This record gives sequence, C-alpha cells and structure tokens, in this order.
Amino acid sequence: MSTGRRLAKRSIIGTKVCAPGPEGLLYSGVIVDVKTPPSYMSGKALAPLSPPPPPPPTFLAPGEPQLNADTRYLVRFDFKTQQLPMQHAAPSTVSASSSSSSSTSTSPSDASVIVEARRVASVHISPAQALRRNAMIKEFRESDLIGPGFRSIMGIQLQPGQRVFLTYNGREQSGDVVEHDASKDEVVVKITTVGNEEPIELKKRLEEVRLLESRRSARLADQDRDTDFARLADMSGDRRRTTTHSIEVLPHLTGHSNSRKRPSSDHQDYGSNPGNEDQMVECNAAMILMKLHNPNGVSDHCLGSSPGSSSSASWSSGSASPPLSDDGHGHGHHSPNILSPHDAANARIRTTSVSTSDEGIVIDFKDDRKKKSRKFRCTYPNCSFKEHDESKMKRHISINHLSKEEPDSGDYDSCSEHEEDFYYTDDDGDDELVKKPSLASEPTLSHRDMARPPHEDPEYQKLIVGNFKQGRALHNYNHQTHQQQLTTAHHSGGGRGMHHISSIPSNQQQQLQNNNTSCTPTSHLAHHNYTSGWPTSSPGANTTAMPSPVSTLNKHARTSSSRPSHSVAPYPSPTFVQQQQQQQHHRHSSSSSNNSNPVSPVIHCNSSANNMLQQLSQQNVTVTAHAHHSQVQLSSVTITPNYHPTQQQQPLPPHQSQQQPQHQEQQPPHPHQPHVRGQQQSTASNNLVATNNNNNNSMPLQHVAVQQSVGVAKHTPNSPNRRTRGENKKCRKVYGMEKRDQWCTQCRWKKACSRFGD
DNA sequence: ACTGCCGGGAT
DNA sequence: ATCCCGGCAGT
Repeated sequence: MSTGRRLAKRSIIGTKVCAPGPEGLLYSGVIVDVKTPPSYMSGKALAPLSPPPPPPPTFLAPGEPQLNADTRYLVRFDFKTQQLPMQHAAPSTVSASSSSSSSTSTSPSDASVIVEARRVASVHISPAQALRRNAMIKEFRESDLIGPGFRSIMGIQLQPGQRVFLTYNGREQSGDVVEHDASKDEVVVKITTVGNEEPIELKKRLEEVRLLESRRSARLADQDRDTDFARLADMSGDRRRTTTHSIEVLPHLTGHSNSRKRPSSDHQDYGSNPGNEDQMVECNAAMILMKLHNPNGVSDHCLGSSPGSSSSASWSSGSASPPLSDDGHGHGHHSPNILSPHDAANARIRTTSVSTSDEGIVIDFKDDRKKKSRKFRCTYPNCSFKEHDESKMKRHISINHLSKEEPDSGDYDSCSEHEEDFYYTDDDGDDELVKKPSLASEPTLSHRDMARPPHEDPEYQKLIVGNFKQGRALHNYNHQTHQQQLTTAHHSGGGRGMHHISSIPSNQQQQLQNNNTSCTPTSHLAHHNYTSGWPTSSPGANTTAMPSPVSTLNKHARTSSSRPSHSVAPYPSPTFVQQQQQQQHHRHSSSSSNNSNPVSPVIHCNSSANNMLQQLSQQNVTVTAHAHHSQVQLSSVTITPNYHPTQQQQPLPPHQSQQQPQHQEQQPPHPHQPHVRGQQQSTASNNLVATNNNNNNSMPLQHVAVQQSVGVAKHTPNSPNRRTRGENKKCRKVYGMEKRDQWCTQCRWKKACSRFGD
C-alpha cells in the first residue's frame, strides 16, 4: 500500500471481498483503504473536495474499535477500469494527481468511484503498481461488502451473469449465474468445463457457490493444473475459456502476475510458460507412469503419481479430474485421459454396477474375455448360489434374500437399486484362491476413490460426512436382517450406514463421487462390498480400523527436532501399537463416523488396508504409510510408482527401516493373504507389508508395500529438521504487530525468533 | 483461526 | 546478505 512496509498480515487492508459493481453484479476486489468516521467525508464529495487523504491506517486489524457502521472501505476491484462500461476516464489513470477529478459517482450506491492515481508521487512505480493504476476503486460501507468479515453470500440475490465459483468435480470452477431463485434456494450456474465445449448448467444452492475465488495458493493451483493431465491435454488451445464476462480479470487473480511467485520447484508453472514444452514433458511423464502402472499398455487409471511428487502430491495428483481416471476400456494409451464426460460417466456406471468384488481399480484391466468367463457367487450367508449371469444373480439375491418383488422389467442391470450388488461377488476361479474369508471384504476402492483426493476439497468432505450422518440417522430400518453378519458386537450405525451404500443407485454414487453439486444422496460412506459376505472374517482383519490416509494426508508428525529442547515423545512399543489396534478393533469399526473420508470407504472396511493394497497393487505402486506416533493412524501415505516386474514384496521385518521397498520371490499362489494376516495379527510390527498379485489378468507381478511406521521420526519432505514450535514468547507476541519494527530480524522475516527463541 | 518458522524467491 | 512471502504444521 502506501507505506513502504508490508502490511500486517491481519490487516483488513488487502482483504479480498466482493462488492457491488456495475450492472448490479458483484465483483471481487481488495480492500485498499479504510476510512473511519472522523476522516470520512461524504463519498460524493470525497474526491474533489477533500485534501489528500491521510495515509491509511496501515495496521488496522479487523474488529478494531474504529471499525463501525460508518466506516468506509475503499475497494479496488480486480478488473481493469478500461474494460468497464463505466465512465471514469482512462486519462485519470495516468494522472498522478491526488485530486483526480474525473471520478464521478456512477454507481447506484453512494459509493464514490475513484481511480487509483495515487499519492504515490514517487517517480518509480512497480509493474504491480502500474497494473493497479488501471484498477477501479470504490468506496463501500461495511454492509455493502461480501466476504470474510463482512456479509456472507447467504441472503444475496444473485443477478444473472454474476460470476460465481463452485466446486465441481472436486475442483473449483467459475461460472455465471443464469438464474437465482431465492425462494427455492436454487442457483443455476452455467459453467464451461474443460474438454467440453458445451457449457453446462448446474443447479446449486446458494451456499454452494462462492463469489470469491477460493484462496488457494499458487502452488496448489499449479498442482491442480499441472497434475490434471486431462486438462493439460486440452490446454493446447485456449486455456482460458472465459464465459460471457467481458471483464478481464487481473492477472494476479489467476496467479500469474505475482512477481514474487516462485516457480514451484516440483511443479512447473504452466501459466507462465506459454510454450507448452513443459506441459509435454509432464504429459509424457504421466504417460510413462501410466505405462508403468500397466505395462500392457492398456489404458490405466491414473492413480496419480506425479513425477517426483511428495506424498501429498502423489495423492493429490490423483486428484486427477474425474474424467481421466475412469475408463480403462479401449482407448489405448494415446489419450487415456481425454474422455468426454459422457464416456466417463458410462464407464463409471459400468464400474459401479458391474464390478462387485475384486474390482474397483482392477476391473478396468479385465478384458471382455475375462468378463465372459466370469461367474458370480452369492455371498449371502449360507447361500452358495453361483451363477454365470449377473442379472440372474441379482435376481436371485433380490428375490431370495432381499425379498424384493421382481421388477417389471426384470432388468437388473438397469435397475436403479443396486442393493443386490452387495450380496454377490465375482467368482472367478483365480479369485477364489485369493478370496479367503479372512480377506474378507473386497476392495472397496473404486479407483475413483483412490484417485480423488478429498482432502483437497473441504466442502466435498463436509458434504459427504454430512450426508453420511444423515444417512445413518435415516437408515435404522429394515435391513437389520441383513446385518447380522456385519458386526456382531457393535451394531451401531456405522455398519448400517455402510451397508446402506449398497442401495444407492450407482449413478448417484457416481454423481456423488464425482460431483458434489446438486444431488444430495443419502449415506455414501462405504462401498457395497463391505464385508457382509464374509462372516468368517478374521477379527484382526475385520476391524482394524484404519482412518483415512487421505484425510490425514501429508500430516507428518514432527517427532524430531534439531532443537535439543524439544522433547521427543517416546514411541509406542510395538506391543502398544498392537494394543491400540486391538482396542480399535474392539471399539468396533463403526467408528466410521470418525473417519472423515467417506470417499475412500476402503478405509473403513475390514482389512481395509488389504483392500487398498490390492487396489494399489494393480497400480504397481508402493504405498508408504506413515503413522502417527500415538495412534495406529495413517498420517500420510506415499505412493510411488514401483515397477518391479519380476519381484514381489516381502514383509518387512519389524525393525526394518521404512520406505525401502522390499522384495520377495514371486510366485506364491496367493501370497498376500497370509502375509497380511500374519502381520496384522501377530506382529506388532510397525510395518505392514502386503503383497498381492491378485490381479486376474496376467499382468506382471506387482507389489504393494504399506509400511506403517509408527512413531518413527518423519520429516516433511520439504521441511526436514523443522524445529518444533517454540514455547517461548516471540517478538510478535511480545511486541505485537504494532511494534513490528522492534521485532528481531528473524521474526520480521518469519524466521525462527532469535530473541526469544528457545 | 492463529502462530511459528522453514524453504525459497527477489533484490 | 537481506528482505519477503507462501505455506506447512502445531496449538
């Protein structure tokens, strides 16, 4: 701002808000100044009459007394003035006069419009300042502003054409309001999705749309961009499809103009790299990865291991937009990621409704030949019915076990209720070897679950958790007869909720997974394969609740410090760990509500780890799970491509250091099972390694290693040796923001305090 | 939400 | 070397 010093972080100045702009629309902007009542003069008279305004209160914290209803906020809109149908003259933008007289009160409100031709009389202006010169500044009352600390979007009547942001497919999309029916709380938003020329219209509730773009770090934005290969592939053309707005967004909105923005070390900033070479490099890398995952060249689900990415990146790159992760059929590998939503949707539906057992990710590797030879086995307790025809199987379940009336159509595939899916399983011969009861539940991860990083979208999680709870509440009903085998000791809602998933129409599941937009289905926590068919599941496998690695992703316990003063908590002994596991077991896995990641239901499942491993094994990845030291909880998961065509994983000795892929001679008929169980039950091991070759096609052996390292000091990849947070007072605390110049240099630089450091 | 501070970019 | 800031992670 006007002071050379950088603003205090919590100064209200710089806050991003939305304010009414031209045509009754709301535009984003930044508070650049606050005028408190004493200095406030009538907005209309402001520009011409007032003397040069006093320097703005630089360190004005929100909530400070002088902020009251009379306070006026100068908001600099993010768009450029030239683009506006407003009438302030462009010349004024270059006038350095502080009394720019060109400002006219053109807005419907009493806010005055001025153009920032600032008191910065200095000769030199930075590019950023130059940019700002084009910005339009208006003055608003507090009540005019929408944003954090001001009004919320609720209660606002959105005008058609209003630019809004919403979460679509797990990522932020901008769109334009087509219509807002406040009475129905329904906002129709038109968005243009990548890879889809046709804008689509979504119905959202008001609370689901945002006026401001999410405040995401440039890095995250990069990550988002960079790892979305579908998007990349589509980016050759016009990257920025803008909709009807003619207002050009300032570059900084899109994260490109920040001169300080560091080019991410692990992510190329394509935004600033118009030549697409880097994109190509990364695309190629992605292709290679995918080939690694599936040497057969069959199009693969991109589980998303971005090259060189850290743990979080690995997952989040899986954030891979929905379209790119779904279809494994027949696209070769030329552009596996480019799918029309239609295709993707079909694939998804197909996956959800057809695959019932060992699929999830796996299904996509199966070719048609495979499918033809499939056999389905009823998993309902005490029923060993087998059937080659899936429809018949469903019919069998429906009629015999679910006591359903036969639907008119008799077409179980198109039936919207897929409860039957829950009670049968793919019974391929080779599957049978693998599926011992102890292994219990089938992989419940559709690869979508794996690919999508819900932690990236808090809204998404919120929604789903909410839905799950809702579902739990709603579904205390007639399924109890089918529950017996689920959990004997603890019959709380978790199991029921899980169970319930089976009755969710696959298209809804898909929609939920995919899109948290309008549809609000009920409970979706788990996948239909949740254990029910496996009454003899071993206790250990059955209830090892493993909280979602995704939700806690990338949280590394800071257990080591370069600081001597830092006391490192003793790691729990392996026994302790086991006790923990058992406790959790006894507490019952219905603690599903504790799990914040309903999207990867495998986590909730019996032997969920195994399932996940199975899934991941198909991806030829190594999963490294770092557990929090005090719980058996995955604190982070690292997935790395791990191609060992001729080797398999072997269980790690408990003391073995983690993150070392272990190998084992290939060829045990069904290797993963005993190993996993052994580990889980007997061992007390901090490491859990599962091997798995349960793939039904003849892919090369792959392995998965999940290493639960309990209590082993882990460092965040980018912050090894991070010192623990000091207990002592820091300059900030001692002096406060007001006396920042009294801080020690380190504190000023956001470094470890050198004055009060511990 | 706030805060400490690391990593790393800019100058 | 200094300044600055994004962002992670602990509280």
